[in-house]
Amino acid sequence: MSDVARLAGVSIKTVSRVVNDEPAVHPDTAERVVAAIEQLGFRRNLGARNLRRGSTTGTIGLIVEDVGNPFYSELNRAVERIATSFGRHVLTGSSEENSDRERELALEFCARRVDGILVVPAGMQHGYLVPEMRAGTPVVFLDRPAGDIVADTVLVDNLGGTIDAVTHLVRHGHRRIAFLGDSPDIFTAAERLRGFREGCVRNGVSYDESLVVMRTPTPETIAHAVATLLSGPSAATAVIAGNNRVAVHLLRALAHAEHRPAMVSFDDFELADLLDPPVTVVAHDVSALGHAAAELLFARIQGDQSAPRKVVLPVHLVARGSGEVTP
Amino acid sequence: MSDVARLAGVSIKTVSRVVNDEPAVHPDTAERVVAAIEQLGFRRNLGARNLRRGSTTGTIGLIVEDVGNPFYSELNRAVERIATSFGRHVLTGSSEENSDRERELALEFCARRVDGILVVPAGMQHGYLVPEMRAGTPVVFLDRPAGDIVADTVLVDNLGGTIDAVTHLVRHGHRRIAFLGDSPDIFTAAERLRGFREGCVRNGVSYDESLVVMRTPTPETIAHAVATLLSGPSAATAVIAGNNRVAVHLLRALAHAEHRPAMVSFDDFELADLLDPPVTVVAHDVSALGHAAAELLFARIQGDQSAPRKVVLPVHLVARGSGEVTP
DNA sequence: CGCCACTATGACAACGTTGTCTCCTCATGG
DNA sequence: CCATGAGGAGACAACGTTGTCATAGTGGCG
Repeated sequence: MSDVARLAGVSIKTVSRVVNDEPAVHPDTAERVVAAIEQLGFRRNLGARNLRRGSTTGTIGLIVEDVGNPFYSELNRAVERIATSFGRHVLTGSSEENSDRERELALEFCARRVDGILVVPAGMQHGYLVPEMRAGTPVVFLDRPAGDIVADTVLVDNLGGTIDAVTHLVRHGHRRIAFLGDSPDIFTAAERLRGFREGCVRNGVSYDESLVVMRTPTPETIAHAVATLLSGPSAATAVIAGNNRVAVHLLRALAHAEHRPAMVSFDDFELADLLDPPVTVVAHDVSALGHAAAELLFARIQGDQSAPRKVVLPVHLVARGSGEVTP
Repeated sequence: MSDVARLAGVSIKTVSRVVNDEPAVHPDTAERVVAAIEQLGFRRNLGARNLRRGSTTGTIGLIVEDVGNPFYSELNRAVERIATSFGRHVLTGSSEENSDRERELALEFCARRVDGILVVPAGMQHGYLVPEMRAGTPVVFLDRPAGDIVADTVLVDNLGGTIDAVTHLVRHGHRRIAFLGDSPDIFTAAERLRGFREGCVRNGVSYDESLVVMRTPTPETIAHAVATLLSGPSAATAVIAGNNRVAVHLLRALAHAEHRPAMVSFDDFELADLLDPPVTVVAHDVSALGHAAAELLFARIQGDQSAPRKVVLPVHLVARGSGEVTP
C-alpha cells in the first residue's frame, strides 16, 4: 500500500480511501491511485484489514467426516449456498471419523477466527469447545448431537425412519429382517439400531440380535455379514441397510446372488431408482439439513442469544419395489 | 493476550513465548501463564500472527464448478488429503460454471492471501490472474486449461478416451453412434466431441452431426435428445454420454424403454457396475487428478520456479457389458 | 572481588490496514 | 476583507502478534 502511495504521490491513507470507495477523494487523485494500484498489482490484505477493523473474517468452518462422501458433499453444497447468501466463505475439513482430528480442526478454525462452526461430530466429548463458544464463536452440530455439552443441534429422525422401514417390510410379509449398520459408536448408527428394535417390537416381530451386524462398512465386513445372515435355510428374507455406504456395499455383495432379498436403505443415493429392482429408501433431505444448520448458525452469528435449539427433520420412506419382494 | 499477561503477572511477550513453546521461560512462570490462558480461554489470533511474521496463511483455495457434484467432491477430498499432509487447509468455492463467480472467488482468495489456488476454470479468460501470479500466488488449473494465459495445468486425456469409446462400440458392430455432451463452451465437452469425431474417422464410420447433441444436461434436454436420436427406425444403436451427469440423466430417460441401446459413459460413477446391464465407462482417476494438481501447487508454493507444466493423465475404458449390446 | 556468561524477562517496533483527528486550501457570503 | 465552512488530504495510533534488542539477576571462575 505504501508503494502505491509513493507511486501515486499521495499518502497511504488516501490509498486506503480509494480502495474502500470512501467519498471525499478528488477524482483526479483517485484516478492516479487506481492507476498505481493497477500498475503494481496491489490487492489489499484482508487479514490486516480484519485485524484493524475488528471485523469478522467472513469465513465459517465446516467439519464433516469425509468431504468426498456424496452425503457430505451435498451437505457442503447446501451450507455453501447459505454462506454465500450471507457473503461468507466456507473452510472445510474432513475429520475422518476421528475425534482428535475433529478437535484439531475445530480449534484451528477458532484460531483463524472463523465466524462460526458447523460440525458433524466424530467424537462424544465437546467440552473443548466450551471456551470457544463462550468467547463468541457459535457452533452448530448437525446430523449428530454434541457429546457432553448443550448446543444447537440439527438432526434427522433416525428413530422414526427406521421404525417406518421395519413397518414397511413387515407389511410386505417379512418376519426375519436383518439390520446392517455402521459402527455403534456413531450416533446415527446407534439411533437407527434403536429404531430397528423399536420397529420390531411395535410390529410384533421378535427382535433377533443374531440378525444384527454393526460394523464400519467395507466390502469385506458387508460380504461377511451377507454370508452369515442372508444365506442358508435360516436366512433373513429382508435387510435394512443402516446408511448409504452400507447399502452400496450390500448391493455389490449381492450382485451375483440369484435372488436379492427385500431391502430398505436408510439414506437415499443416486441411481437407487434405476437398479433392478429399484431400492426402497428412507430418504431425508440432506440439503435441508445443511440449510437448517447454516441458517441457525448465521442467526447466532448475527446475535441470536436464545436458548440452544434442537431441530429434528422428518424423513420419509420412498417405496420403490425392493421392499415389496415377497418373502 | 494482554489480559493473560496481566492475570499471570508477566509481560505480553512472555505469554507469546509460552504460546510458541519458546525455550528460556522459567517453568513456574510458564505454569502461571498456562493457567491464565486456560482460565481466560485465550486462543492466539492466527491472522495477527501471520501478519506479523509475514508467514503464509496455511490455506489453499479450491474453485470447482459444484462441490456437491460427486466428481468434484472426490477431487476436493484428494486435494484436502495432500493439503493436510502439507499442514494446510482448504477453502472451497463453487463457481457454478459462471466465470464471474470464478473470478470473484479467485480474487477473494487472493485478498485472503491463500498460499495458492487450484481452479477448475469456468471461464476462458484468466488475464485477471496474471497480477496475482506475478505477486507470488501460484495457480494450477485442473480438468480444464487456462483460457488465455500460460499456467500449470493438469488434464485428463479427453480426446484419447473418447476415441477409445468409439472404437469399442465399433468393434461391437455399431455404425450409428450418438454423442450426448455437455455445453460445447466447456473445454472437456468440446474436447470429447473432438474425440468422438476423430474416433469416427479413424474407425471408418461417417461422422453424422445429426447424431450429436451438446447441451447442459437436465432431465428435459436429455429426454429430448433420447426422443430425437434414440428412437424410430433411424435411431442410433449406441450412445456415448459425455460426462457423468449426462450418463445419469440418460439412464433415467431410458429406464422405461424396452431396450437400452449400447452405451459408454465418459466418467465412471458409483453403481455403474450394478446396473442392468452394467455401464461401460471411460474411467479416469479423479483422485489422481486432485493429487497431481495439489502436488504441483505445493511444489510451486515451496519455490519451484521451473516453466509451467502441462500434465495429461491417462484414462482407461472399463468394459462392463453395456457397450457390447448387439446392434 | 570483579568479570563474564547465561537465564529469564520486558520494552518497543513492526506487520498492513483503517478510524480519528488535524490541517490546509479555497470559495462563499456578510 | 475576514469569518465560516466544506472538501480534500495527511499524521498518528491501534488491531494482536512476534522479532530484536536491552536489562536485571545469578552463579562460576580467576
